[in-house]
Amino acid sequence: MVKIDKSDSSDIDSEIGGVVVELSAAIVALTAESPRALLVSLPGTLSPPGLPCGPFDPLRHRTLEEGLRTWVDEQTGLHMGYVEQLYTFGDRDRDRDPHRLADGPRQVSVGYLALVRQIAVKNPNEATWNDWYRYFPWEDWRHGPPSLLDSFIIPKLEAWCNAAASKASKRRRHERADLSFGQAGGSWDNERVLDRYELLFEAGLVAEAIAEGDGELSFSADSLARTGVLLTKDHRRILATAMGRLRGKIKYRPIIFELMPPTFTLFQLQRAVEALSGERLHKQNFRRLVAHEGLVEPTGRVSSKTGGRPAELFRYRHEVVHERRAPGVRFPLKVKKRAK
Amino acid sequence: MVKIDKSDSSDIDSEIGGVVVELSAAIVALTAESPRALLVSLPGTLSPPGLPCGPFDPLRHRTLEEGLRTWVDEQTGLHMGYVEQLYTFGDRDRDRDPHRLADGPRQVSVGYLALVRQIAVKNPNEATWNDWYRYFPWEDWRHGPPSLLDSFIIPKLEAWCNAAASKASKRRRHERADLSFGQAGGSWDNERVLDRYELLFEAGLVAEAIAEGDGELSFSADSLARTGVLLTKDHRRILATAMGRLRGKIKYRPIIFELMPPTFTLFQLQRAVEALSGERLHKQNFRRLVAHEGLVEPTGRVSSKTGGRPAELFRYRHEVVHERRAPGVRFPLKVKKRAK
DNA sequence: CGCATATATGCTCAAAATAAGTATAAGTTT
DNA sequence: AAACTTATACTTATTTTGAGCATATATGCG
Repeated sequence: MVKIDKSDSSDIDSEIGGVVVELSAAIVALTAESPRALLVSLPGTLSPPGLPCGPFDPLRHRTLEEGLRTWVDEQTGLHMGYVEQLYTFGDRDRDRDPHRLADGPRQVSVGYLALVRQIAVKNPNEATWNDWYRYFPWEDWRHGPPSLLDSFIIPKLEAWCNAAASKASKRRRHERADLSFGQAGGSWDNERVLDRYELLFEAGLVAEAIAEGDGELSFSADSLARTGVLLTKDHRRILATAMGRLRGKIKYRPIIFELMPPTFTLFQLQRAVEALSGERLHKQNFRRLVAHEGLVEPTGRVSSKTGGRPAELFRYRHEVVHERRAPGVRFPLKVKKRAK
Repeated sequence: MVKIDKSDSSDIDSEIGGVVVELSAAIVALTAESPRALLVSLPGTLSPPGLPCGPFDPLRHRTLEEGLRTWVDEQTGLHMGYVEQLYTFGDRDRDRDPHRLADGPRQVSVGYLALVRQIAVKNPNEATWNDWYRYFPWEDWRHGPPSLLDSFIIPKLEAWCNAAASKASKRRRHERADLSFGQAGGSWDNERVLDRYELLFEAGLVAEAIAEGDGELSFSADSLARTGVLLTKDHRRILATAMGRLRGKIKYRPIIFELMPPTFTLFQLQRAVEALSGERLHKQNFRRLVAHEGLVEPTGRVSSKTGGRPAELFRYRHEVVHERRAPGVRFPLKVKKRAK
């Protein structure tokens, strides 16, 4: 067990259990059609891959973010541009890597979101870029409502709601499920990624539930493979937090441009927003919102890679930050699509 | 060097410095005209008052939030309703209580925002409610732009910008100051409470700078008293984070009702929003936005405490959470006011 | 009582923003 | 050249806002 060092601050130390602060980064980049997260595998272990991470060491790291950057650099050789803190998790039993021994100091896990443009990584730990919808297949609505919802998630969730012990608990479960998954009149809110993941976790519908050894295990590993790929420890939870935050934040801060090349066409920008938000947007109105509000400016050059009429290339206007209240990419109405 | 764990994490322990995870709560309630934060003083010390707080103990606390609730209950006897995590700070030298010895394990500080209705507290630690604008006098624009800005903050900040060593650093300082304080054409964004506080901290314009013993100390304690009252450790920073979060969140989540009595008039609700946001709003339009969007419903009863025509009493409609996308209190145009 | 004064609430009206689509431009493919 | 692709301009109805005026219903005072 880690003991907290005794030097001073007295009587607390002798009684408090050990804590390790783990720093993890959900590093996101965009390729043409999909948002990707950078994952590393520890060579020679059975553990599933996970986010780049490492313990905070107060002796070496002046700030939490500095510690994170050190670990990421060491594991991937990547220099992160934009970094923002997400959330700090400390739940008992949510910090375990089941392929390791089950004790040791308690982990408090601080998750970060980082955005990068380039994709090249040095590869000491077999870092790879993975479409984030591999881990959250129910979050991609770009081709209509994912069939996984109707064929698996909604019915199983319904069953879980009804399996609650008390009347009151049953009602609470239904309420949460309706809110998160937009059933019962409510509509799908693409920012509630974490709510949905947590609900699936509690209902034993994601593979992490097996690792936890929850009492209510009623699904096979095969069956759980339908709800996406497992990550180590609580890393899928952190990635869910990152997705939700990013989906929310592009609407009022111009952070999407951290992911774009220096120049781009308006349609490329639209595809990027759609990839992150998981929804299709109305093309003409998107262009009106983005162009007429001064978020970008034309460069005069055109790109003829598009296969039709060449599109004008735009660049981000850094000045908007000073001009507008909430300089994000406003979403025009979503375009409706028939089910996939 | 710390190496990534080899299978059972035991070897980390011997090399990593000690960390204490400190949990602190910015507990907010509303009285008629002002938002108040609950502060406690340690009896028999010279330390300034601070937020209710205590170390996270993994042996006793199942989750971080549970640990927080335990400490708050112990120190104030208060039961917190709504609780949300804010941010985790871990900067070296921002965690010190200058009235205690200066070493000991590094503190990582997890801040929370809590909202409560009632005001009564048991008082083992002399808990008191304090108008949060005592600590951030420049944030209250309800009576026009605070004169403190023109008479002190802006000029001193300007001087600090110009005192930067390099040309580039000077430009960066100006840019930050303009953005945070809405100078140079930009407008005041009431959510950037933390940005502004951090800038004042760096510029040595708040009393914490003395405690830190920063190199650039150029102001007397008297002079610094103008920029508000000191709190212990990094608690003013956490309170600033809480203010910013709350100001932002009331716009898209109905959390303001966590602070309201069960029934209230629309004008009381408006005063509450104004108290939190620090701005005056247009009365008729406020009522239209709130009433016509189903956030509240009339009770049929009226209140004649108002001194004019009696106002109808409303109650919050819990159902809106299911109906609307972003069920917060929309702000109508701010009402302009001449300077105080 | 009647009037000044206060607050509450209903209503209007113009301006701006939005959803949804039609029309046209300018390339590539066959 | 015809068919197809994608880009971009423009139209229209509708909704949402900013701003203010008018009316309702209380209180206090001479």
